[in-house]
Amino acid sequence: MNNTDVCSANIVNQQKVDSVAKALPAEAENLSMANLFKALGDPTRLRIVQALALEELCVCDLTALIDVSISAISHQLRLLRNLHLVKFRKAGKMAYYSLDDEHVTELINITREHVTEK
Amino acid sequence: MNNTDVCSANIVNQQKVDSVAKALPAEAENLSMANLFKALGDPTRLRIVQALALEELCVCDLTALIDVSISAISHQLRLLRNLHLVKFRKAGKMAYYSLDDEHVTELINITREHVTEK
DNA sequence: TCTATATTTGAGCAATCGTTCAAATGAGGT
DNA sequence: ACCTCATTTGAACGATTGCTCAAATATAGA
Repeated sequence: MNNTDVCSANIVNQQKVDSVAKALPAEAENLSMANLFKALGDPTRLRIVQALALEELCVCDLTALIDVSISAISHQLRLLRNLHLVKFRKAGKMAYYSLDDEHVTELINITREHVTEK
Repeated sequence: MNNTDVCSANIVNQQKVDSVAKALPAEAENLSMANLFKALGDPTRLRIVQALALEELCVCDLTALIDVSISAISHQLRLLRNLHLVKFRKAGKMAYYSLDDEHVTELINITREHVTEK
């Protein structure tokens, strides 16, 4: 779609738009940020990340903690691994997962405050 | 799906699981948090919120700032309005939108640092 | 080697998402 | 009343998502 012929140029506040455009992150940065938010934007994944922020846990433990199939948990863990939010170590048959990114803890804590106080 | 018959009980670390379960937010809270993250988890919406965090802007201004159709912007604005992240005032034909939630600014700033430093 | 258990993987499916298009609404100007 | 412009809305679409099921790996123990 083309926007150039919409909203007569004199109506848009060009100066404001320019200054905002300069302050906004570039396309790639915007996308990275959105992807991080998106990763936390699913109840199952959010719960996994919060749990792993507290303790190193195996897939089995996570399944006991979140009411969804083992397979579903495993799929989501792979996704979180690919985003480097989560890491794991193998010990025998088990896979122990833990948080690989301390920043998200801060993010989650702020959001929790934000949601509860409203 | 039923998980009770998976992962023999003695393998799961019941004590860890219990303590984590106690610390995790309740279902409803978890869902609210995920919904907030989800709202910011789309490039278009994230850009809108960031722009409005800087300036009050009309739909037209936003369209100039984000390369997507006016209609798409409007749809996303409605969604953000429903989540009370954004508010607007009408002035003649125009609708001026602005941020309705200062907390998200903090959230976004932290995420931006997080993404750029990595 | 055979069996049991923990986890991973891929295919498939219904549901949700983000967008576009076309039409509707609403306010101003003539 | 009519036309124009900014915005909203609803239907429709292709794409993505999150899940389940069934099968595949991988490791430990008998």
